[in-house]
Amino acid sequence: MLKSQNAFTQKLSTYAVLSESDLTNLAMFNRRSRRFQRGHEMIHEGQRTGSAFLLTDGWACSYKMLPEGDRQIVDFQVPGDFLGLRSILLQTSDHGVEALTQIEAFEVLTTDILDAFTRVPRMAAAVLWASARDEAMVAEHLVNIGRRTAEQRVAHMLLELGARLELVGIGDTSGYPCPLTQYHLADALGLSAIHVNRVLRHLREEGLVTFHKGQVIFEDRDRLEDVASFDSAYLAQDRPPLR
Amino acid sequence: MLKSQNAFTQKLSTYAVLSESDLTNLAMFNRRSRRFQRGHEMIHEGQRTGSAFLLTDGWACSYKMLPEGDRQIVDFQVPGDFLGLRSILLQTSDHGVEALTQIEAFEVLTTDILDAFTRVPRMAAAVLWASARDEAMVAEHLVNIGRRTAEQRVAHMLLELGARLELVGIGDTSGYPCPLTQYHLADALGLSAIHVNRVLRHLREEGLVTFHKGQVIFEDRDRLEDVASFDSAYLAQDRPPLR
DNA sequence: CGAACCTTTGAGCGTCCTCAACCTGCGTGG
DNA sequence: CCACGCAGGTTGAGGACGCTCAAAGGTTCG
Repeated sequence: MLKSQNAFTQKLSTYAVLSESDLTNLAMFNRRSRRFQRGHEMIHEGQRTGSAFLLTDGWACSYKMLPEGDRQIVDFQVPGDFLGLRSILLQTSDHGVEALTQIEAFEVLTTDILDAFTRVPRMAAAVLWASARDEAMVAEHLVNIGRRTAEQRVAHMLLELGARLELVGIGDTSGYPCPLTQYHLADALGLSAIHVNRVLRHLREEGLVTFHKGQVIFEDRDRLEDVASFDSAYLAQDRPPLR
Repeated sequence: MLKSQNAFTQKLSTYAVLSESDLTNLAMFNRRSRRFQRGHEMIHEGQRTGSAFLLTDGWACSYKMLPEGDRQIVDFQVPGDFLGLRSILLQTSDHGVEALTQIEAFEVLTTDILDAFTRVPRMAAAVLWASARDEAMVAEHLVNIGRRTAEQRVAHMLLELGARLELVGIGDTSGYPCPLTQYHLADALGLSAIHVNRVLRHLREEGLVTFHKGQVIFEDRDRLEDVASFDSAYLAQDRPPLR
């Protein structure tokens, strides 16, 4: 469904009901579908950005680098997620975004988005809501890193990704395809890749979840959620605030 | 200045230029000034919220609780900051907000904010921008906790708060009044209060900064910024994206 | 077939935690 | 007016969690 030509308006529709005239207005957007290769740096940290993206296929991650060369991944983006929304609002991006797989995305120009706020006020609310959800996820990551053990962090992240993918029809309760490496998990969770490896082994030995060959498989989801004290409320995608 | 009756419109003006008619529209808002006592829980986690606040005096913090009773402070709010903006967008708050001092704040009703998006489109952009800045700060906290040592974290937090307060005319380059306890710092930085204490002692002994009796004093700000690899770019409050 | 990337395992160590105790300042009530 | 309680700060001792360094096996892709 997300691959359809109007993925953009469809995405916005999940956040706010758009009228016929809203849609006409949005149709004036300069949008183009773009592809990126795995490893491509789609948005550069510290650089002015002229466009955001709506991911239609593939995975990306947003991250910040430290002077010592360490990396902190702030969030992963999966199909249906916006990408670089914050960058265009702040004008220069405070983070980088890298394609983790081959990617298909709609490019949306900053100028169009800002203009649309005056022409399609409901769209502002929709974008704002998307932005609020992003922030909620980052806040949950903060809790994850700040107050949970390595095992809980890994479990929580695997569950979050599963829940988010399920919302867009990828994977199911038993698992999902996952292109991340243990290094990615480490950079997202504030751990070393080596320790992530040990934790994954332990989770596997406990019969909770396996992370292997690009596939996450939940062996015992209930117990895993228990270990991670996972509550998917912060991912809520329903009940938009505007009619 | 923030204590003036129109602190709300003044705040919005820092994000977008508002016309005369914009201001007339905003004047229709149901706003009222409210006071809260230290320790009061202004917004409850998991509860539907009908209003947000603009802090005009005092400090607050937004946080999330874990089932084990641990707390993760997501951000501190100082005068001039919005409070609960994300809560009203998501309808039910994913975090709690507590008054750390006696507080004065303008209450803004959710319905007014959402209505205003259609009547004053520029306001949507302004709110969105404020929200993006919030998210940028949370992301920086994530980096702080995820990839920096305890000493760097403490140094970074003290510098961030100083920079933010300076933007609203509180304190100066040499220091600022700070009502936080070491427990607050610990909960914000993912550390134990005891370790925060040791780190503060070390920073003091190194002649970098002192944290004592509600006062933060920078003894050697340059070296402190160096230790924390602090770069205030993410706090940028200038250059709003809309004329 | 080699090279790059990813995963796995071991050993040793350091940061930061927990538990425990004591101190200080301050507000409250007997 | 002093006694007490309590919040916040300080210090010590011991231990655990997660890191670094090191090395080797597995996979994938040009």
